[in-house]
Amino acid sequence: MTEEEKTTEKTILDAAKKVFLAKGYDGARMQEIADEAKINKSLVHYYFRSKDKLFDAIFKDAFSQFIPKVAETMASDKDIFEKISIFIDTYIEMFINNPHIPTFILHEINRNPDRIVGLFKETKIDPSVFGLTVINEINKGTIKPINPLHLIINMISMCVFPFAAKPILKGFIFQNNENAYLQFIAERKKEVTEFIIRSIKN
Amino acid sequence: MTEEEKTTEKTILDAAKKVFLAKGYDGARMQEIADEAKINKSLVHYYFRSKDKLFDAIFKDAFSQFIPKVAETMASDKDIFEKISIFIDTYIEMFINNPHIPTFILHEINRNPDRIVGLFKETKIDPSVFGLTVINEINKGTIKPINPLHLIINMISMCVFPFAAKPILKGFIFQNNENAYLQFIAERKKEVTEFIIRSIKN
DNA sequence: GTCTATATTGTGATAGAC
DNA sequence: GTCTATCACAATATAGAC
Repeated sequence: MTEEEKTTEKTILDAAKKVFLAKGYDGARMQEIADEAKINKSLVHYYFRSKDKLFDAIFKDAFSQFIPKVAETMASDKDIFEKISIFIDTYIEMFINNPHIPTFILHEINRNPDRIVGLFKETKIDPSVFGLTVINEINKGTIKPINPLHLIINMISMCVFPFAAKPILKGFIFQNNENAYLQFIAERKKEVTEFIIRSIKN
Repeated sequence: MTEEEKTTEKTILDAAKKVFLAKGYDGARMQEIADEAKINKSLVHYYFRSKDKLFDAIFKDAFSQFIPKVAETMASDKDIFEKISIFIDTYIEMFINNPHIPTFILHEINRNPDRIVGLFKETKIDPSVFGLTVINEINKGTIKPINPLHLIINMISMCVFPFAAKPILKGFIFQNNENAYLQFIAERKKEVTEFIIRSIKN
């Protein structure tokens, strides 16, 4: 596959990603995906058989991005505060580049919670890695005693929510000024990191 | 209207709320709402004309709950830390009783961001109330300097996210144990409040 | 592989009897 | 106000020519 010529399959996947992430499964239309890919609607079925199968491909890809890969960061020899800073930065930066992922995943995972079971096996995430690192730091006395699960959920919450609630922030607070909203998001890398570290540092 | 006999209109509204909040506008079916209300499908149209109008009624009601009423709490003569504690408690408690509101609002507001404009006038929320209270406390020296907007977004993030991400938490972390999840949520009232206060207290 | 035409079913909405 | 029957159209999916 040359760089200049995308395969039809990839063209469809890109179009489907755009439509599904913006509208969700129920709101997406096969016709709109075909239009977006500038191909015939039948071709979408030819390549993926059904809306369900096409959606599955998109969902799995998006979900893997939503669940943060803490393992690599946590395994490094940097100190805990730098690890947290890197985690927040990379997570927020990823959402800046994929702003629809939060709402998409949160909605679809609620629409069909059973899907989670199947994703267990595929995502090679070990939830205990972060917890053990935190407990280790507590024992060393670098950070205050805290439940690691609440800590990681706090971190993810503060990264994800401003993207999921973008229309409210942009409309209510920033009078529909996109740049003001983006500025606010950019600030959060530093703000959230400092907010967390102030809370846990000994 | 007696207590024992709900009007048909209210019966429909209750059924519509249940279905819309669980499935969203695109996923909801007029037939399912009628079934849920145990009435004929035509009656739903008779009372509300269209799916859109029925949805609007449900959405406005849910949205007003999602936007926290900070004004009353902030205007009281309690100290800032108690105000924050009350805010977190009431917000989380409200979501315990209405667990579908976060995903519902976040999804629908992204599906149709223009709606926000119309809601501006109806919600009598003054975003500056909280900000002024925070700045006042900073000047008094009770809390550290912090951007009030980032602070309130942090607070709301940590309240909302665990509900929006319930299937992930329940499935990934708590092996589908509903009680373990609810226990975790209950803990958060205290955990989140302490997490915030540790970060800002002087 | 790609197109046109069409089958099939689902869904919001209305007409009209009672 | 409440029901049955039905319309009109939208949407997924497939058949079959090229």
